[in-house]
Amino acid sequence: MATLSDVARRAGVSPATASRVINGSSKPVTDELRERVLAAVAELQYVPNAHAQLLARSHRSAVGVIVHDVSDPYFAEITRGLQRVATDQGRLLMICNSYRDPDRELEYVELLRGHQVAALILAGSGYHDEAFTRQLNEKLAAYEATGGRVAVIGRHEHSGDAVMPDNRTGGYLAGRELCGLGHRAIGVVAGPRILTTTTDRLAGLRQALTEQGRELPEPRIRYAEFDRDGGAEATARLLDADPELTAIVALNDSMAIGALATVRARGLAVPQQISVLGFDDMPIARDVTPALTTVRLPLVDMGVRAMSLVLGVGAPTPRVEVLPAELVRRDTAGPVPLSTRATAGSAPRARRGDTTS
Amino acid sequence: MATLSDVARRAGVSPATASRVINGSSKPVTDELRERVLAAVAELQYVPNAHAQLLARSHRSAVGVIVHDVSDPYFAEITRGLQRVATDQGRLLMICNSYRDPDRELEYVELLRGHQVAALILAGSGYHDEAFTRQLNEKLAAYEATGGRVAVIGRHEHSGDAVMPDNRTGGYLAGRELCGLGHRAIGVVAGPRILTTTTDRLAGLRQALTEQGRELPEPRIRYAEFDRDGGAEATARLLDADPELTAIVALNDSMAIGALATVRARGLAVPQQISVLGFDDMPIARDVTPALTTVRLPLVDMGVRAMSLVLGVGAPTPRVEVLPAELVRRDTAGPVPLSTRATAGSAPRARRGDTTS
DNA sequence: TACCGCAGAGAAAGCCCTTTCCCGCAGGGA
DNA sequence: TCCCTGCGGGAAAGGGCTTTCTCTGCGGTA
Repeated sequence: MATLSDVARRAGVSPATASRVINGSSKPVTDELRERVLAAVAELQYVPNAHAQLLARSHRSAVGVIVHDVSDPYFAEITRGLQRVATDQGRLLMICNSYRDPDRELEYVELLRGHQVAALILAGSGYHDEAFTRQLNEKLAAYEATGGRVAVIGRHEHSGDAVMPDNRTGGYLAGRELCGLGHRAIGVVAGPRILTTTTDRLAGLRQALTEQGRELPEPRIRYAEFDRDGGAEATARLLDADPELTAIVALNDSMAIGALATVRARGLAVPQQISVLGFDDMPIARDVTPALTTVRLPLVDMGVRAMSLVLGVGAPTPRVEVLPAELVRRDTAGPVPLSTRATAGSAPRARRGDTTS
Repeated sequence: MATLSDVARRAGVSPATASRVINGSSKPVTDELRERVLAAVAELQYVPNAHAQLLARSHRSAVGVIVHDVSDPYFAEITRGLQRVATDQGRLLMICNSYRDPDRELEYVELLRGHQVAALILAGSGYHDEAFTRQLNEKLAAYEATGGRVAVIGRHEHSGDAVMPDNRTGGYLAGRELCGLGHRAIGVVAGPRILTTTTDRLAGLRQALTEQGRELPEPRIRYAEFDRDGGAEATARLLDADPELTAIVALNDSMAIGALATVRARGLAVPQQISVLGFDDMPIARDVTPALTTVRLPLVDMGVRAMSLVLGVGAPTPRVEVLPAELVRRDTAGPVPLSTRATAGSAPRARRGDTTS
């Protein structure tokens, strides 16, 4: 691997001059030397050693991002927003997947700190786990003490800058919609209960039902992985226990898609026999059939805000931006089936086939 | 930011000893000093400067990956495979999105080289662009000359290690399937024509049709972006020009989903009035309604192979592994509608509504 | 008792850059 | 003619770490 001094030697100049030419330093260099250096660079296929550069100019520029999984559309959208701002500012992003493993999350904070990132963004749900939360906060505080900036997306545990999707209101909107359509027997396909995202959304949902004099008993909530297969499986358990369910709320769209698959596999018509609601409004939501009724979160915007927060000048006080959730009515939520409206909670099997497509 | 010498000073030892303790060097250190160093590390919240470390031990370990877009399911799957092997081997991955921009691709090769990666993996389609291909090959060759390993996934341009999905056969399988179902008026929703993936798949498709005495005239191929919206738009153009089409082959699943959306928007029943085929078999393919008939590529496996190739010991000769494509029959491809079977190519509007759902 | 060997610790030489500081030289003003 | 200024270039000092080499002091053997 060619080094800067190789280039300098070949060009017959000092490493200092070579460096100046290569980095377009403000210090003037005569055209002749410049040419010679450039020629040497080309001949040797010289590429500066990034680590040496980063070490020499102790000038933090990259931004670290920790998400659960970039290939999950939820995070893909957020990341798109992050990228947009970062690219505008000429910042490099280092993106790490924690795969919802708290330990890995902690490790990545260290790793990114070690890589001298200028800022750190943690996106994704927080955990109901005191010990972990404390540890994370310590690490984050240590990082901030050295001048690093931190922002979180959708997590309560950090006391500094944050952008928070309004999960609770989102859950509330879903609940109110379903109540408005007359549903009483509502099942919930939930993500892991250790995630604050799950409990926040659930809380909003429960509030809406309670206000309408409905209940949400614990057996009507099934917890599973926050993905398609988790949704499919939880829905199956729900339906096995409670065949008279007229609506299912999935706590994210991936789970909703799994729910749809299970429901379809059991020959239930959506929304005629059973309604399904999603959450997040991922791009695919409009493309499934029937198109998914869901609660939209401004994912890209969340990314944009978080990155702006973290790169923003000034802003001495920690800021928390709450971004609103919004109900998107499409085709998977309909009025409660007539046959069950009067007798909700009884007549378990009577419904099947009542309405034909 | 605390440094190693801060730690050493605090522990009352030399930096050398501190380093040895922190990195678990093989050189023995007495327990007492070890404890003191560890305590100092904890108190100072010390994290080694990764750049300094990487610079000091000139020991390349990370692997660079260049894909079009990790959040595209195609690459997400491949990346999953890459990750699996990398994690097993304790390697860090640096993943870069080129967004199908050749210049950006070139830049990333340099960037990753500068970051001293031990190997480089390029995944995604190649380009029909002589100048670019030559430049890329030069850069890759220069990198390999310094001991770097390179593997490509699905690209022809590199002469070394490669894993190639059998795009051509995949296209062939799609064509044969459609011919078997009696289709003659077949439209193609293709990705950018500059991509070799597009042309390979197209070539296989064309071969199948030719063998069956069918034709694939150029106007029946519409090129667009390789994503959902590109597919929707190309399908619209196709249908506008050729309302009598009985089948559409989309050259990837994202486009197929867009095609499905357009077809549905025009009130055509799938597969009764029109068949739609996808390509890749992304996870979502089974969840759309009707479930997508498509050509499966072993995406995760492609990633696993490529990473193994590049990290593999020995293997002096460049190896090319071709991974087979496979037709997955689901619900979007059916026999050609009766009304058109005899009159294919004429009676433009007659078909609509022939079969009712 | 003298010497050898070795364990455990530190000194110092890099790793490859950037950047400050300094130097020589040429040109312009007094 | 002399001095000052300013420009273009190089020397050298880091930046934070790893690792080799060196040194000290101890135990064991002859």
